[in-house]
Amino acid sequence: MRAQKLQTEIRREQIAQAALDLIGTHGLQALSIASVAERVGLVPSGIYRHFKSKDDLLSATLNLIGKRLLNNVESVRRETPDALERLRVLLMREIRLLLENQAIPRVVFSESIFSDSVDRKARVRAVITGYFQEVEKIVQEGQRKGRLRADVDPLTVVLMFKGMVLSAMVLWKVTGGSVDLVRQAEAAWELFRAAVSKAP
Amino acid sequence: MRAQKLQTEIRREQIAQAALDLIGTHGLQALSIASVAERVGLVPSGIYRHFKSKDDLLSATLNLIGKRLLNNVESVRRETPDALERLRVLLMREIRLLLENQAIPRVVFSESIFSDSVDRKARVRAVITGYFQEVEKIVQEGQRKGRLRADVDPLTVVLMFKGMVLSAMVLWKVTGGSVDLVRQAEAAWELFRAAVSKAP
DNA sequence: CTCCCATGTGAATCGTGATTCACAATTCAC
DNA sequence: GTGAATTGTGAATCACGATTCACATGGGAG
Repeated sequence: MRAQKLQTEIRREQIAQAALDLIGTHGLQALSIASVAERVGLVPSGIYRHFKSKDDLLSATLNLIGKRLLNNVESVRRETPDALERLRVLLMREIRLLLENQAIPRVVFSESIFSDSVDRKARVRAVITGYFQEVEKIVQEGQRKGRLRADVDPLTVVLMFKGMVLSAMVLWKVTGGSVDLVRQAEAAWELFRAAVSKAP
Repeated sequence: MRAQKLQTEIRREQIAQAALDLIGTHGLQALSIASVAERVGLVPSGIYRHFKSKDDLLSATLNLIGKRLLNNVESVRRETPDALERLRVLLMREIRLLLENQAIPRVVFSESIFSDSVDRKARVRAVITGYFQEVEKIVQEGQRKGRLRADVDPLTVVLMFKGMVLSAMVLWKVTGGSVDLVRQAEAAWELFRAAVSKAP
């Protein structure tokens, strides 16, 4: 059975998405050109019509991730002007994003994707630091407007914030998904809020 | 040049340690039987005198990690009876442990080691949950003795605690080590303490 | 309608890394 | 000191996965 012919732009997106899905379900190790090809209904060599190499494909996948993360922050920023509320919504949305795309933590933590090409290593950094900085901006604004404690380094607040998400993910992975992440996040949020919000 | 003949118990430990080091410096992906062999001064096939397979070796490495993590908690527990102080010391010691053994986060987060054999997957879980539970015990004791807020789920406190370490590690990796982790940890600790300690 | 180019296919190549095996050297019990 | 067991070696073997290539085909421009 021959696969339908598609324009390379469409195929590229389709293939990158397939890779993302596969990483999410089976992990980065298990990601082979063959598996990706099968998922989009192509033959392995067909992938090379659209990507120069596996490395190239991974870069595209990484871009996809970066786009989604930043989308998240941006939309939260649009939804509410209040820093505390922004963070709360962001937390919940992030938990959801990571649950749906388990590939994200895998890629971010994977040292394979991290150490392979110098180029991609730099891009991983760019994606993550970019994301950190966006959150940091929210914190800074909140401090300026007197909504958050101003006597702490914004970066520290960001770390604490990301920490909630990260450790929740670890717990999730380790328990095989038998924790109610949303509930945990809500509980953690209360602690976080107590720590960083401006005492009235 | 022929390698000195050593008893298999000694070799096993030596080899597992070499693997741990290599994972720390070059990542799990780069870990080959050949590289481990070279590091201990053996020839690749020599490894198989002491381990049934690469998988077997990874399991041993994992055990090493588990032992070190638990050691950490235990010694902290012996050093001071105060929950808050225990957590503070544990935080600092953990940062140091992870800095020295970068292999630990790599192994813990790696889905390769995670998804390969069912057996090892279970052991990873055991190691991590075991560790979580130890910290959780400390928190519970602190709550009982009125040192920590008792109106929060201990697990939530643990997650927050681990979160500090995790996100600090991410920052560290991403910035290529150009942050003062200890200083960040201290700052984060202040926030954490504010959130969880019992209001007088 | 037809030609050309982009896209898809299947077979072959190629390197890598784990694993095995027959043989060598070393150690230890006796 | 000698022999068996243990440990180390080097040369295969083996599987797997990425990549290439010559060929097939479909779809759109003219």
